[in-house]
Amino acid sequence: MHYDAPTIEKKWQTYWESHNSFEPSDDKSQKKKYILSMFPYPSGRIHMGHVRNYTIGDALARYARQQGFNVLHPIGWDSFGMPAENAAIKHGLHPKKWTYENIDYMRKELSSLGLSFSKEREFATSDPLYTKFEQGFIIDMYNKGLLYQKKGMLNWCEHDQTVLANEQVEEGCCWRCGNKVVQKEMNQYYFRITDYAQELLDDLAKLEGKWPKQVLIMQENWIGRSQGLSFVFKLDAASSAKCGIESFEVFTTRADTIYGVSYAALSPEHAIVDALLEAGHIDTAAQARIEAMRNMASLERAKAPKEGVNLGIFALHPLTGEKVPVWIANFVLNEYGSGAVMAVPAHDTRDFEFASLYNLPIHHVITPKEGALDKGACYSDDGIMCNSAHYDGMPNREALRKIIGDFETKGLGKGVVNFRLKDWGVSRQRYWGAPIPLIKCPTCGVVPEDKANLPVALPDDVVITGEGNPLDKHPTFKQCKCPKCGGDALRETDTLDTFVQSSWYFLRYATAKAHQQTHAFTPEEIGYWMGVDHYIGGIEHAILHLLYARFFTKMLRDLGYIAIDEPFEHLLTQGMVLKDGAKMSKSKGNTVDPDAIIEKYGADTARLFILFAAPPTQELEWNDSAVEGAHRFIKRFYDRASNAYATQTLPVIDHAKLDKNSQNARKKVYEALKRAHEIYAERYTFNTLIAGCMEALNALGEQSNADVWTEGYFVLLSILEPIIPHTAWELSDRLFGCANFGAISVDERVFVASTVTLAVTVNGKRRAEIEVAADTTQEAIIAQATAEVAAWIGEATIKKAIVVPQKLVNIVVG
RNA sequence: GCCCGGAUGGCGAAAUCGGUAGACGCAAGGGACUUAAAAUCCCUCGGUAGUAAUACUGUGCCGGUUCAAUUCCGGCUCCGGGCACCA
Repeated sequence: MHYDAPTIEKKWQTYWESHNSFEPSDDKSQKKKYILSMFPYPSGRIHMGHVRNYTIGDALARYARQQGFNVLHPIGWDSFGMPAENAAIKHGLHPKKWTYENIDYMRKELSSLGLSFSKEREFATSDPLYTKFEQGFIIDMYNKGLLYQKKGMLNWCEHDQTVLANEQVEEGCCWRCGNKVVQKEMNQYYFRITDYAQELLDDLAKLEGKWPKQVLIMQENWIGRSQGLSFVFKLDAASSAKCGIESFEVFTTRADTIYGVSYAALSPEHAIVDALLEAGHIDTAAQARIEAMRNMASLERAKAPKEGVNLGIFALHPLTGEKVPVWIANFVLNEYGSGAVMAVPAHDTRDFEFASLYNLPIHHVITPKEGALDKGACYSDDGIMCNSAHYDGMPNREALRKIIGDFETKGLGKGVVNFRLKDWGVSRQRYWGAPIPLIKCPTCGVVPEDKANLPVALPDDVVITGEGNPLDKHPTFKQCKCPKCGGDALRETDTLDTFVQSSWYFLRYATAKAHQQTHAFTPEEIGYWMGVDHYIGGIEHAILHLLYARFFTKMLRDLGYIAIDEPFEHLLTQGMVLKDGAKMSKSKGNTVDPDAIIEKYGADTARLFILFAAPPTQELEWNDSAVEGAHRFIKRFYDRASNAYATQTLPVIDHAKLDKNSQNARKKVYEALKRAHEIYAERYTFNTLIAGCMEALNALGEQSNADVWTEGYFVLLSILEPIIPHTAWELSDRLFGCANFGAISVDERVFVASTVTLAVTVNGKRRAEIEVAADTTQEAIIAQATAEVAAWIGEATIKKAIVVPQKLVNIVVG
């Protein structure tokens, strides 16, 4: 039989489409699975990363259907964002037109992969309806104090009068005009995610074993809870006279090293620095260096070498009263803690590096439990206290608790919990996003828009140039009436970060057509479909998107919309698709176009290759000739189907009466089925499942029993349907009327063997192999193994023998 | 810089709980079929030595634990992801 991929694939895609084969049932008494691949940004064309993401999700969805679940497997579009505006700047296209044309094109591309999506729930996040519900949440958040305004630092291009994303800053310069980018302080809106820091941290425990461990660790570190001491450094009289400030606060997790403080370090943005600058106590050279530090973006600053400025002022050590110099250090972050630290170079690597650079004193106050202290190095491990007054001799962990307690008793400071997590800045000074539904009224202040007026829609008549803020420049968008007093007011022109839309789209999918116009979602539908049973996406989303989505879920719960704590039950993080060892990208010119592959070989080949080439979590190296190999397997598999006969039921086979090759073939077939159940339960290593199917097909080819062939196809087609659905439906329809698409149980009898082959090793080196009856005693096995490897034992004495059942015998000689 | 991963033949990989390293596939070489080619089928295939049987060696590097280490521990090297306005 000739394998005609285009005809077969077209046929079944049409069939699935016309039969609405993948719409979930409204019957909420059925057991459900919600399978979701992260939705795409409509960039224009799909890439191999998408093919991988959606093929994995589709395989899980199709398997779940075979197991009898009511499956929700939706798709949508993360359609707000910068690329649409970039296209507008570059090609003069309207972001809306560009975006929706891309969606139409990409929808066609995705459907050519034979993905089993529910169509009814598809939406784009730039749809006004979606914006309407989102703005409703934002108003609730504002009313609850979860959305607030404060000043923040932004990349600013003076020439284009615009805020730049980190991505738009190229080597410190504006991507469009090349002008030097500066840090500008602006008023912005923030979500109070830090209110949820503790819960976001605590609930990671609920995800253990269900999310990849490294993602949980990354989130834990990102939230960065630390317990420590907050205390105040008083400036000495001369210093406070200089700047007009009497003291500053510091936070430390290492209060045990308090006697080792040899200087204090402030962030370049610290208020004391401002005061000294203003009072003219900083010379011009130092001013320039401070300016440079301040204008460096945070990531750039983190990579920069350590640098400081001696401020020429002194703080008083809270316990000893000793004068310590106060410096600016570029590694002290203004957003973390209080923007100032006590520096203990003897026991902190960064402080040590800084002190070495500027010849600042180093006082050791902890000594290792064993061995001598190296005075020329930094010792950051635990040890015993020394040079620390009455704390000397204590283990440092104990001293840490004691010192915090003593600070509290004396009223010098207090034990506090600090988080690294910052509030989520959501303001964007851009056009193609959801407008923040707030109004600035000259008499009433900031007032939320009336919910009845939602959505606050984007005007179509804008010209995107890359200069300034399009909504701010728009002639009428801003003009509005205050919902409270009815007077003239101005609309907020900032739009929301696109991470906001991707923080609740998975909830929106739960809403069936009947409720879509009237509700963001309903409690019944959320209750039935959430959480997402399997969420599949790139590892690059391990922190931001997943943390924001977790936060938004908890926040909507507290607003009374839903009753769940965590959105994603199981998470599968896929690796990137590479070509020639590098990430596929247009600039490198190493892309492979999925459309071209589908046209040449068919969707099933593309799907098979992408699942076979590597386990999902690993990076995947694209290889053209391996794609040919995948195609050959499908052709071979399709061709050999002529060995099976048509039937509606699994053939009944008397295993004992079969010859060895037929028995082996059955064993391989059921091994593959067993493996399928295992990998869908937790491992998702489709590559080994496909290898198992290949082995089974090879083994079937070694024998000629028609019943065994038929049984083999009945089982293998069921296993392969999630992977190569078009081919599987074509053959299953012809042979079995698709009766094999369901849960098939493993025939364990094929695994029963009368003999076992054991490897024999001498001191761990494999020397021989023996075959023994399955019920042979350990003593007899050792005797036989010893005899078999007598040549390697020679004159040596046998010290012991270890038998690993079903595997090997190790003879230890001395 | 900080946090998190990864490294196994010529290549993608497998080895699920510490137990025979390299399953499965690709590439390559040889052969069958064919007038020929394509397609298909069969065989070989980590390295070194050897006609071979076989021996030694081998999972990024250095060291450790163990009867036994790709797997566990300590120390490195290189590559990748994230670092809050790319999504």
